[in-house]
Amino acid sequence: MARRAAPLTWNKQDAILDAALGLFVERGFHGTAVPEVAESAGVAAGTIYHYFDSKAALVNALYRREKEKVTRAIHTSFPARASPRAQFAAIWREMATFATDNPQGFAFLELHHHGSYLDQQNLALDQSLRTFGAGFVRAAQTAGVLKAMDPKLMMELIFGAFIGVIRARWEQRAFVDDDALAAAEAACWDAIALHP
Amino acid sequence: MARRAAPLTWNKQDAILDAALGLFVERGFHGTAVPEVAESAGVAAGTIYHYFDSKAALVNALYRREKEKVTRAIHTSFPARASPRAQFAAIWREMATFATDNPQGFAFLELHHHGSYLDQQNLALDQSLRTFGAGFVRAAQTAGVLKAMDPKLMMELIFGAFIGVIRARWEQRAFVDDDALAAAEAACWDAIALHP
Amino acid sequence: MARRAAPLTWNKQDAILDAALGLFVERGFHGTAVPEVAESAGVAAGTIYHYFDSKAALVNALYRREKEKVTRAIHTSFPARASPRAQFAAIWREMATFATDNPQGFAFLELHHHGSYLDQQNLALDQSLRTFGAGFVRAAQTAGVLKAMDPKLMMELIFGAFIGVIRARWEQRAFVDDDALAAAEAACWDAIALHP
Amino acid sequence: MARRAAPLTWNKQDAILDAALGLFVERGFHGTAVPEVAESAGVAAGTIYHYFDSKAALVNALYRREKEKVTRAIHTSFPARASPRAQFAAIWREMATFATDNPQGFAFLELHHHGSYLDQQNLALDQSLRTFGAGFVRAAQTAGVLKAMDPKLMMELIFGAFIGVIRARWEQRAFVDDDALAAAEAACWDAIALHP
DNA sequence: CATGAATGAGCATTCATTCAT
DNA sequence: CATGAATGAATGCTCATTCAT
Repeated sequence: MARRAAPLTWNKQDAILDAALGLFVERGFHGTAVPEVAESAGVAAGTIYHYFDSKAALVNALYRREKEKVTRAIHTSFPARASPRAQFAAIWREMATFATDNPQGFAFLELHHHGSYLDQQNLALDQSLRTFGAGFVRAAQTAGVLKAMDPKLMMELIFGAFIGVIRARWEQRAFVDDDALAAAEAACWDAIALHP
Repeated sequence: MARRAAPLTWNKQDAILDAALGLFVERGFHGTAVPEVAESAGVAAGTIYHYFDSKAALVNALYRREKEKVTRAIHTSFPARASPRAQFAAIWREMATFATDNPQGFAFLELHHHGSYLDQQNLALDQSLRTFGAGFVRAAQTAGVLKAMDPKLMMELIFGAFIGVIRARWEQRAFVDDDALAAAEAACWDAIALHP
Repeated sequence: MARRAAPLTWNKQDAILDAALGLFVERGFHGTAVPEVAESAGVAAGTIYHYFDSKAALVNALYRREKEKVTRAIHTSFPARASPRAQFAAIWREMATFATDNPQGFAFLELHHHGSYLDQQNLALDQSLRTFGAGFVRAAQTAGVLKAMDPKLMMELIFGAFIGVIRARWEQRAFVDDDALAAAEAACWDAIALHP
Repeated sequence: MARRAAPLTWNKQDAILDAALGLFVERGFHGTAVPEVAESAGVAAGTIYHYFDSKAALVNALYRREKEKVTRAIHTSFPARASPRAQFAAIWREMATFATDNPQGFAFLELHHHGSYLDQQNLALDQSLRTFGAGFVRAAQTAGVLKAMDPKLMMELIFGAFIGVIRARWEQRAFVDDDALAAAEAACWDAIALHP
């Protein structure tokens, strides 16, 4: 009759992913041993292999989980009919919220090189977000509010600037509060906006 | 009796560093085995330990060598008496030259996370370049040509944008020639300049 | 309320043994994982441990089941009052029938080394069949129809020859039909018979 | 000037192969752990991987070494111009010598199933010896001294009988001295010879 | 009875490092 | 200086077995 209370809301798969997130951010994929992940997650080493086929499958599942969070946030809140300026602000805001609420997730996604072990699905996921960003740029250029520049490159430039800001905060090289983020956002808009 | 002619200008230490650079960029520090570096450098595994105390010492020596190249280039060519705009252009130009002439060096320095194994000297080296960048910003702000913003943050934002551009080129997500780099530079200036 | 009809004549224990037989023959005892047996038998891994105390107990139960089949067949059909030649033919026929009708069982019993994990009961079972064979040889020698030779050795020689023939068929190195088996039987009789 | 004495005649690769032979015979391939081989050989576990790419490569090297010993002995001493009877005796004698001088090698080669991990070269090696045996049978049949029977099958029958005899000795189920071996040889010849 | 998630010791293999030559 | 065989701790992963349901 009595059910165990603990596992009700607690999920072993998520516990493993959470533990992996912390360790991968701190030491990198190759620098983290599977038994370390297990210990940090409070499960046995073998248990990890009930949920993930391999260490590579684990890192891919983690990447997918985190990338989908940002992707969903950005797509969900994107104001399709608003002005480019407002759209830009919305994208920035969602990314900033993600990076603030989930600093480890952001660090994992953007501060590490995953080149060699990401699977096709994740590469496509990553690509789709970049395509979305470039699409926004292209539309805004067509609307005449952004400079002429390869949309992909413009997107990478702005995204790089955003990462730089968040990284400075993450590595405590700068104090970055909401005002600072707002100032950075304004600066980035100035970088790409057509000035009258 | 006859001495070998080859090692005249050729240096085993550099051969090891060059080999390590290629492998670390491709697979990361933890993903690269010392014997792999040895084989790629054309020396025996034990030889690496004549030149470097450990794998960590090797990666630090490499980081130092590459970071000093950029640092020296920027400091050497910095026009102390020119206008902030010209100084900005000079910094950008030196970084772009480095990234173009030595793409692996740039990728190694900026596209990887070295957090856990860099020594104090390298952390200081990294810091000094950032301090220089922030110093430029502060001076330019004092001169009234840049927006008000935490100089460190402004520097990180611009440097992040630069990395984003170079990374897009490195990962072949955008075609980035000299014109594109110039456009990116102009955009970055617009990001930080005070608009009248 | 309603009971399941399926298990009527179908027995989970036998399903496990059948699955184990196929896998042990194919990959050997140590090369086969218990969960593989479970999956192949269509039961859960834990279920195997309701029927068998351990993997070793499983392989012993299987060995016993198969060995008892041959033993029973040979004993049952042995014509105690017939001539040695007829008795020899009967033994050969029963073994051939077993090997033909149950090739996996024969391969399991005779083509694999079970040295390290067979229990006393199975060792005794194995021994008793050899003793029976040696007994037949001894009686036939007493009757003056077989050569003088250590009965145990003569039995092993003939049994080895039989295994060689069956193995050649199993591993498809020779085409062995009923005629070939009959020729082999005749040759084996010639090997041991006293020639006038 | 002074050389080390130990390694002069002592070879680590052979020490590993010798240790592996003993363990594989006793426990089988899958039942033997690589660290066990290392300990038995008196080397570190990693050392095994300097000499062999994998456990499978080790067992294949061992199989090759042992199989080549028998093959060479049989081919070398085969009296091409002698009578079939003398040739048969020669083959039997070489196999018996091998099995007596190197009982573990024989047990390894013939008493275990190597099906799943032998490489092409070893399969070919095995095949070539069987082909040689079948060739002898065919020639002797042509000479009119052997019964009509599929040569391959006849060879397998005799080889099986030989294995049975040696196995009985190995597992101490019979006392097999030179006289017993000679009697077994005679019996086997009777099995296949055409009786006038 | 039956399940299958969970365990953790054990396995094959790798790799940073040493050292006799 | 340079070598590369040798080491053995550590890694990613497997698997016999248990146990709560």
